[in-house]
Amino acid sequence: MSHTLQSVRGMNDILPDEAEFWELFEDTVRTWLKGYGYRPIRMPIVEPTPLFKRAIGEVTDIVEKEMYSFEDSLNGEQLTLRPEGTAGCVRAVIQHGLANQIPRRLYYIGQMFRHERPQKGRYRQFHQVGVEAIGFAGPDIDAEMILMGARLWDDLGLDGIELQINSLGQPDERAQHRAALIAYLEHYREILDEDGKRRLYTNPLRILDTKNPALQEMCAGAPKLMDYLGEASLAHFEGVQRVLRDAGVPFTINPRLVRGLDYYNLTVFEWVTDKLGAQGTVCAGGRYDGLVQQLGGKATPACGFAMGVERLIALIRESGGEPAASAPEVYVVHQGAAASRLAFRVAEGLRDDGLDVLLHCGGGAFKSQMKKADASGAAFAVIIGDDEAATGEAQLKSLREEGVAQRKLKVDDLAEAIFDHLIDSDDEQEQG
RNA sequence: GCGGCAUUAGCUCAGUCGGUAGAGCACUGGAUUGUGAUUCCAGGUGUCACCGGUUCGAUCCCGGUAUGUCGCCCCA
Repeated sequence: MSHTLQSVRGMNDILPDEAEFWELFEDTVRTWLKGYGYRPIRMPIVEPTPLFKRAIGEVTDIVEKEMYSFEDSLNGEQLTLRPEGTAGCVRAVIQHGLANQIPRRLYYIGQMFRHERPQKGRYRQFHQVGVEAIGFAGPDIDAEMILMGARLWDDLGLDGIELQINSLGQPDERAQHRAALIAYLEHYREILDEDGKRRLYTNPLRILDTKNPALQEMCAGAPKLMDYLGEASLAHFEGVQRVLRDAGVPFTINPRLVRGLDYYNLTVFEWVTDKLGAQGTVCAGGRYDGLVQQLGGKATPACGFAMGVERLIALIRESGGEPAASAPEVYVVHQGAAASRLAFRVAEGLRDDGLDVLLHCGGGAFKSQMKKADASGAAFAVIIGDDEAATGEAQLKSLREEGVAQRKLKVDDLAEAIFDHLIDSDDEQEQG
């Protein structure tokens, strides 16, 4: 195998066995989204670089070191492969005035790009299902979005995905807390480890997440964001929790849950599993009331979340999920010039009747054609040689049933005979 | 971006204390005329990831690179 041409690091081919599994997953997801009134939207994969800088935040890891940014050599535009979907979605909503229209519950499924070091569950090209609700201010939509997650895990047959929620409050509340927290941490500057010193002014909340036992006591006494939330913020958070309790969805409040993107406020949440190693978050989101205005639209509250498709698929696999084998119903075997012409007619005719048909192409002995028919997983082989071609007939052979004799039928009678067999075997399965 | 471990056939993996390599599955052809999944026989199964160094000689030892993987950082 030549190694001069291979896929870019962290960007993977999804081969047919896997891709069929993805399609099943996407079918489930689309059905689920439709059940909540969400409508699809498809944005470009490339957006102007400033969009992401403004939406995500200049000092975030994503913008500082993970974006695939480049200059369009033809016109000098600064462009970026989207590292997440919300910014582009909000841009599209503003550009087309969707906030004033009915479809304000939107979803998309597609590739995202982040230049990180790849490992299991983290890739440079990965896929997200993004769900956005534009123009909703109350805690009801936040709660509904969380409930949606619980239902999807059920639809996918997953369990053990735990819900964590938190409230970031409003930007001014968060800023006050941040200032108090930094002031508090500065008193302990000497005992901070290297990580802590580095994060003191970039991401002080993360310091409280440290696994260093020497810092635990200091962390316990740090100012808590919840104490800085105003009445309205607390009421919003309580509103979300009330719906969750009414619906019987268990959750834990994680005061250290912060999102990596600057645009979040109030409710944030994550669905987490311990079965995927270091990449345990399969779904995360929150409220972003300021983003629409920040990107040039009129002030519009909004809320959304994204799921990592690779991670969820891995989790389904971990739970024993296997794709259903994809097989045609009929494989058409033929040999000889006249038989080949009839075979095309037969195959197209059976497809007219709604059957999935694999027509053998490429010639070869009957024997090898039969091997391929078997390997295809087809329930029936239709066999056409010169004898059959001469009389407008074909042999119908069951490949999956024992003791069923091969029959010679007029080609026009094939479909009916096949359907009879398929119905019979369905009945047997139901009775069994 | 940092550290640990790994890379042998299309796939899953053996192996050589340094003397240019194996198994199973899959694949191809054959076992009297035109019939699969069971059997039998024959056969590609490969720069032993790539580049360089040590050596008479490297798939094996050493260095670098690439890719994967685990953890850190961060995130879906």
